[in-house]
Amino acid sequence: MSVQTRILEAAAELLAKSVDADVSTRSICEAARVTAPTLYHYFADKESLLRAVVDFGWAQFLETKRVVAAVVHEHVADDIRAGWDNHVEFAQKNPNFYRLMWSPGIAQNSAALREAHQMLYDRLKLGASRGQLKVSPALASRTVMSATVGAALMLISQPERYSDASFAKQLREAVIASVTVSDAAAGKGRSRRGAAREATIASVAATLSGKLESDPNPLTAAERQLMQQWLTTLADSETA
Amino acid sequence: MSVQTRILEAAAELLAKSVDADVSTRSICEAARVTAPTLYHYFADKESLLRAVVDFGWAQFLETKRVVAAVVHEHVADDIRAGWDNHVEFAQKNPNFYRLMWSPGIAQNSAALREAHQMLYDRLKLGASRGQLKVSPALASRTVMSATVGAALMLISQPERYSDASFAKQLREAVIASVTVSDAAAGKGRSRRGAAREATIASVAATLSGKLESDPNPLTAAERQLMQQWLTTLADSETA
DNA sequence: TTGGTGGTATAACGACGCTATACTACCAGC
DNA sequence: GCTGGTAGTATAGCGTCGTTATACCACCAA
Repeated sequence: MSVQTRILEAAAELLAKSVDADVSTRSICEAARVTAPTLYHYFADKESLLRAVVDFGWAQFLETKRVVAAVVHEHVADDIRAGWDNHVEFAQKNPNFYRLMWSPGIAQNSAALREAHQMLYDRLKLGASRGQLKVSPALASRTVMSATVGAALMLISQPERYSDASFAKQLREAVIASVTVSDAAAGKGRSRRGAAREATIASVAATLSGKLESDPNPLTAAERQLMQQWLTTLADSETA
Repeated sequence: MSVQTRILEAAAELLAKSVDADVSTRSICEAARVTAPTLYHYFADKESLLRAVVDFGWAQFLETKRVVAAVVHEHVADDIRAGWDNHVEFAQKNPNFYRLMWSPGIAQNSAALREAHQMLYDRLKLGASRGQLKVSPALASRTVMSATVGAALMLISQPERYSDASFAKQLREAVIASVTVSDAAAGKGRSRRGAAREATIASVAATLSGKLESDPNPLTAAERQLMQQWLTTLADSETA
């Protein structure tokens, strides 16, 4: 393992463990069994080291997702869902890396962000060529990406308020609905509608649970419970 | 002007001018014509000072918006639009403040964020009581807020790619469409609350009936029938 | 006058990012 | 085998940072 890689991995490990998303160059040197001049021989300064660490972590994550990422879905909406879920999963597994992505100086030049955006854009362009987008790929990618980032950031920055991920699904489907044409309109039949139907039913269930708790309510508690149960059954059947 | 305010304003000014969204306590002390122990007499540490600065800036911004913010629109969608635009405007006018809001340690306890969320939630709750929401205020507020934050962050962190704000409008309207009922559906006479619940249940029934007729279907015919019946009961109870 | 309290100044501590300087290991060409 | 150059490392230290121990001063109550 090269010295450079050792520094990179030491920094990544310390960063992941850090509580305040910050690491000292001294502790990195110590962990990598290297002295300061060596670190600065390989990296211009702390900022570019951290940027390299973030890109390194992102690349590693993508590596584990390569098979998943290579799949091109029949409908671009499912590409968006897959990309969204990957993005959010990375953020939740690497909160410090993710927060760092949005620090001034990092966000401007992060290869990870550029790559994430490029991957999304390419998929959307493909979807557009199939007539599955109702706005330009450029507009759609910015819309999807900004919503993804917002959801991911909320999940990791305000876990106490945003622990329930239902809002993320609500937002994801809202964005998808606003930039893609529906399956029906695209004339694609119903084979690929699973995820969309799941989300729809989930939102129906959420809506109902809210409404059903209000009073006066014409249904008994038992009826409400059974109804919720069936909704869950429906939702589950969609994912199978 | 009290010493505390002087420190706060000096810090705010330096922070606004800073390129990397960071300020040294020394420069703050110098600008406020105060020595270090004085600063630490009023603020526990640098982090709580910065948090106070951010909250101070947010409060000042809200002050200038007080008249605008006090307006309650006829439809909650317009409340969402107004809040969204205010939020994004603040971020663009105070990018360093805004970035700071999402630093670890600040985001957790920022009164500004809590207040922004509370304001949004109150409006949505009001809208819900008028039957203008199709999801719970809690879910809607999280959805709207996360999208707002995502848009604002993109605008200030990636200005070269996200300079055109059309994506922000696209996202804003996508979110509004996903959490509110349209004007047409909401304003059909009757008691406002009743009409809204009726509309909600009607849309639920329509959605479900679509789903329920598709095959394969995990629910039995009897279950489907009972469920439809309950939905009808719910709908009827609204008109009574 | 005394004692306490709130606010300020002097001076410094330890940790930080970073670097000037010099040394070693190694490989090229003679 | 010697020489010169380059890549990589070590020693030691610079200046800055956040923070604080200590002490002084102004003021007010008893």
